[in-house]
Amino acid sequence: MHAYRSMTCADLTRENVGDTVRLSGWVHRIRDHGGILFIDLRDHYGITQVLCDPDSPVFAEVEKLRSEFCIRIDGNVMARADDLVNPKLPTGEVEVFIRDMEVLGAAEELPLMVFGDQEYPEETRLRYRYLDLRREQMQTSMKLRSDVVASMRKRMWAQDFREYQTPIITASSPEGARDFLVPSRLHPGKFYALPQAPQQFKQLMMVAGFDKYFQIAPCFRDEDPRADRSPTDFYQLDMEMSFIEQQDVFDAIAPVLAGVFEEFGGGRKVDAAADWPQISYRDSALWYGTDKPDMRNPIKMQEVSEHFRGSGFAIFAKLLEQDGTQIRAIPAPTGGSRKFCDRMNKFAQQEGLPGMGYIFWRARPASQAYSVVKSWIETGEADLSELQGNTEDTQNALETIARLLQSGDSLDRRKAESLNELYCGPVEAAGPLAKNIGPERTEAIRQQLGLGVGDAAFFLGGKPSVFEKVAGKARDVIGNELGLTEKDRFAFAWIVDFPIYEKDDETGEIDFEHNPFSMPQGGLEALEGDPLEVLGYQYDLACNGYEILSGAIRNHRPEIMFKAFELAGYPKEEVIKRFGGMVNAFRFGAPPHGGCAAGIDRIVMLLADEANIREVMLFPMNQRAEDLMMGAPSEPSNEQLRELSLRVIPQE
RNA sequence: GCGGUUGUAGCUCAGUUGGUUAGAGUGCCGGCCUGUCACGCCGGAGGUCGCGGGUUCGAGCCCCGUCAACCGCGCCA
Repeated sequence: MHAYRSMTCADLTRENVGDTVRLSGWVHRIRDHGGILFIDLRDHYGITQVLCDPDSPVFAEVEKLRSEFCIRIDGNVMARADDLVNPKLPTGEVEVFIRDMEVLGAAEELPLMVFGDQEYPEETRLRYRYLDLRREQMQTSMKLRSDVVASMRKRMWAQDFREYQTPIITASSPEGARDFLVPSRLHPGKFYALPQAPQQFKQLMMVAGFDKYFQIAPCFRDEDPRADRSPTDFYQLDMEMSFIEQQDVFDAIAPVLAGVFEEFGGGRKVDAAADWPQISYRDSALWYGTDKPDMRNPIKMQEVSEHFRGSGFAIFAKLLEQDGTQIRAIPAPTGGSRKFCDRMNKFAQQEGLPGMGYIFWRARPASQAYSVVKSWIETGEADLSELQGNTEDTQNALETIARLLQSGDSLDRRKAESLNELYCGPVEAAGPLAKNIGPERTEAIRQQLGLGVGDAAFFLGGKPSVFEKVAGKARDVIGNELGLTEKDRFAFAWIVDFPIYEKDDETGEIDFEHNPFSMPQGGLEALEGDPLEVLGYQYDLACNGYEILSGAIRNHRPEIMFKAFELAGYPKEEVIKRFGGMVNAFRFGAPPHGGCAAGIDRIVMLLADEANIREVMLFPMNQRAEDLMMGAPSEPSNEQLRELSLRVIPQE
């Protein structure tokens, strides 16, 4: 018999009754009844109940076992009586009576229980990651991750892409994040860098004529972490292809990703790749307040500046007198209650804004006025004395209507009708904003946004760059709270036409918005005009509010590249110094090419329905980019430093 | 670097208006238990209430500072 096992803890069925088997695994849970002892034995594949009583020669030893001991047992497979079958266990129809037992690895008292679903602080989980990883949820997530990667490989190969490995110790790459540096022993004072992505190598492979490349590539960036961002390192499905245009890249990668989401989405709806909308960066910012919109949320923001210009709402009216300002509305269908509106206003304040104005529309309390005035307009006669308790506004409106009707003009008659709608009609606008700007403007906003009774709209004003991010967040919150955002769905959108350059608000300097190797739309000519107007063949893919892919058609023409860098303040010499390898290559017949890279960690995170990227990584760093389990980073020995000709300057 | 939230037993958490000896569940140790599968029952150990200072007759609770964790901003394809 095999030294450790004849089968796994998931294999036993009724068929095996009577067999003598050998199992190895961990003590998941012990139930000690004095005379009889039940142990759930767990391995990677499943759980089998093993038991023993004083008839077993090893009863005394088995009694000493504790949770998470790693053991090997020999025993007889026995059927369970019908009333003792455990339907929750795939192996629940049988159990194994222990005849022999060997402790393969004893366990001390645990800092973290594998059994059960108690939550633990992340620090504990990361420090004892090997225990955390024994838990069912983690085993499931890591298997999912492995399967996703395998599927990606399979799908890429099926499209005639080949996987190639590129260097890990290399030169600084152009991504724009901080590099991890690796000191060179052979060249004192010089440093390698870990690649932020295989960007330059994959482009060089296109120059080298490989045509279709992909790689499950580790990327290294010295960034501050977020829930959806790993510090230090993460993995991308990196791909590049030659003789293609933007749409060709989409057509190649979209089916791969859609396929992966279909395969591992657990039945959740996946938008068909052919239907993924292409939205310009500019529109995405306007409509969704972000370049990674959650398309499950139907809310689309709109600009409503004109309705506030010169209006009685002084805050917005004044704001609009400044250059570059606008008022934007977030429609909130079904959000029409003061309670909800106040909650959202509070949310905006928490996000650091002074507040978020709102209007909501409700049914006007039953009043006779509407029908009385209606017949008045139609017949020209009415007994207005019946109408009691009119507000001052309504009273004024009635007087205006009377004047309009006197003229007998058909245009005036229509005006009277709309006044009746505004002041007496079934829809009434509420909220401080509506009062300030008056019913006509309020109604115009309602019409533009297509809202009705029971709906609300929120308003943010100022420079879009200042409020856009909060607006986008508010859109998410509104969509979730009102149940407008569809669950159990993966919704995708291509975000295209990114600007190549951005202006630093403080210094006023022009710099690259994305990676500097993208082809500007309009080529060299476009670079002669206003740099901030230049768009690139640059794109992202958003899924459920996460950016899961980013890419570009590359700039393979040296003269365009030098010009592009020049605009961002990098002279030719600097470009040659930093990216000489690639620039040189482009002098020798570079093909047009482009590609993209998809974030594997984020994709798995979405598939596993986790909000934290560390839940789908085996051994992630903590929020301070430390690995407390391995003790990284650590101080080097003096000897190591001497070899590298380095000296550490103590901080403060 | 900045903001928010949290910090009480190994772990998850409760702790009222500031008031005697700080609790529960779980885990751990000991005892009982031959059909459990979140086994059950009895007993026990386990605490610098993150740390430092202040207010007070009295602080887990109030105030100031500080540290740590997470989430976010800055940063970042």
